[in-house]
Amino acid sequence: MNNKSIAKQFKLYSQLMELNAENPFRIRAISSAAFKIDKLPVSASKATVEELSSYPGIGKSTAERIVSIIKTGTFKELEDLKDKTPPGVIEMLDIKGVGPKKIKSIWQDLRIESIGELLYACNENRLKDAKGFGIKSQESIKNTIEFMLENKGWLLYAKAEIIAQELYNLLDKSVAPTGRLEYTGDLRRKAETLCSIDFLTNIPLVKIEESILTKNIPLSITEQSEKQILAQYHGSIDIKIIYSSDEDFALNWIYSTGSSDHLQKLPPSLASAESEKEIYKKMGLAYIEPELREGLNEVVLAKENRLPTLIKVSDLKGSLHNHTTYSDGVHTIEEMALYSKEKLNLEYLGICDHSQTAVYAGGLSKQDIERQWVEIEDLNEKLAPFKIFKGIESDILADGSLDYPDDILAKFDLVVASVHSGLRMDKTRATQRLIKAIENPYTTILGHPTSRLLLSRPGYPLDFKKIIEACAANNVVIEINANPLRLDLDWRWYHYAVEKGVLLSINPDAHKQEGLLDVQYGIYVARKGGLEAKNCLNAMNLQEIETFLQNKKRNA
DNA sequence: GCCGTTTTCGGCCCGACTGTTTTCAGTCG
Repeated sequence: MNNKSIAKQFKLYSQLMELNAENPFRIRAISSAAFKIDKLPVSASKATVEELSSYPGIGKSTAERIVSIIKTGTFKELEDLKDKTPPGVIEMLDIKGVGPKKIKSIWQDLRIESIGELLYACNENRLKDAKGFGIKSQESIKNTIEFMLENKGWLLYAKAEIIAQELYNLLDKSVAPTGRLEYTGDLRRKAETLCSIDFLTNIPLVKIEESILTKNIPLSITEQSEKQILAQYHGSIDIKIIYSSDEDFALNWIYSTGSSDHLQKLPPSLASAESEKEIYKKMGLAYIEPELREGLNEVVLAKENRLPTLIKVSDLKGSLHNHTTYSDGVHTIEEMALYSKEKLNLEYLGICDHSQTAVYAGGLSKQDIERQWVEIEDLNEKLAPFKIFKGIESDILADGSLDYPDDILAKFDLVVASVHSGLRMDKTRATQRLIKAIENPYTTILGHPTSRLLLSRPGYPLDFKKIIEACAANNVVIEINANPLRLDLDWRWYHYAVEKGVLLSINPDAHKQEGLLDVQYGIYVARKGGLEAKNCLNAMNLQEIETFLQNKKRNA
């Protein structure tokens, strides 16, 4: 049990308390405890009640409940509140833009107890008459619910990968030694979100079925033929296991991997061969990496033998845009730096904590920044030749300006400019706002351009061409935020960025040491977008990136 | 519920934005 999932239980507890009208100060205390647990520098599951309650914001009773969660998965008061609240009402907590107070009114005044009923009430124009609601909130709740329903059954790649590995291990152990079991479909193409986890196998499906039934594998089979098994993992996630004969394995791997657009662009009659590479060769094409098989322009490039040499994790020489305890991170600058240097063999690390407007995230005041700079300089002496860059993730304010006066901005090594508020602007205003930030001479990198959260919140609409062109004109790098929830800028735009000469930077936006590993998800989408190391800012070595940053500052 | 004492009870309290109001409540990052 990790700190995040413990914290989630406390967050739920605080929301349920609010739904059930408990004391507001107690609610605040619990919700703040949830936040603190998430930011604990140690694993709560290994700590005692005494250790836990020594952290500020965590008292004896919270510490005891943490221990109870670790032992039993929950605690009594939480279960009591769950019993008092209809499950459909608890589900409503996932609707963005609606909090416990509004849900309480939906539940108790309108007697609505599920998301389905709530959507119906919006369609019937009934919500707008309730106290505290109007036409606009009715419309936005309706849109949000529809977005949620569309995404139901979809998974983030990072989550799918974990499930796929678990199933792979379980299934693999139970099959004949000559058997093959491979990832295929969206998973093999590293799609950022997917609704089915697909495998290809040459093992007769009756054998697979047998092991599912006898070896306690958490799959329930919903459909089975000689060609495929459809099943559900823990009753909710779709799994497909496709059978192929040995001799057609490579051919079927191509068929089951490629998107329909990719397959349509291949020559009509494919012939079987030993390997995928040979099959592509027979078609007169160079081997196309699975990530690229999306039907953009990869088939043309393969024909002309001009496919990109796709970037890989080992090309990355450093990591920019990371947080520390100065704002909302879990680990200190030194801890982040040592992890980067020793565990990841990186040459440099950019520290970009939140800026002053982001009060909720502990944004840095002028004094904090000065303190941080001193600490970074000391560490740079100690850890040389490893280098820590002094950066900031500056909020882009509503009018497009950055969050500090020029004299402070000028002293950073790099500035990541990102939007964290005012997420509901229309396309024209949102685009203008970003362009103003891009034109700021101190902006080095445009951070998570749309602020989308995959499967949870669409980003604001943008004129991407204009944004990319503005970055080209102002020598601004665009972030590929590697957090599996973001993956923003979307990979479908990398071609255009590269064409315009814009560099991309694969940034983990890490809030703790292990967060630095998220770059692998950034690499996956970078490869989907056809990115090469030469198009990536943090594939530069230390000397190259120092020169780049100095030139950028000189021009400012 | 947590904290910190004027040591066992009283005070805690992000700000911008949105949409609802007609001066504010709820939500979010």
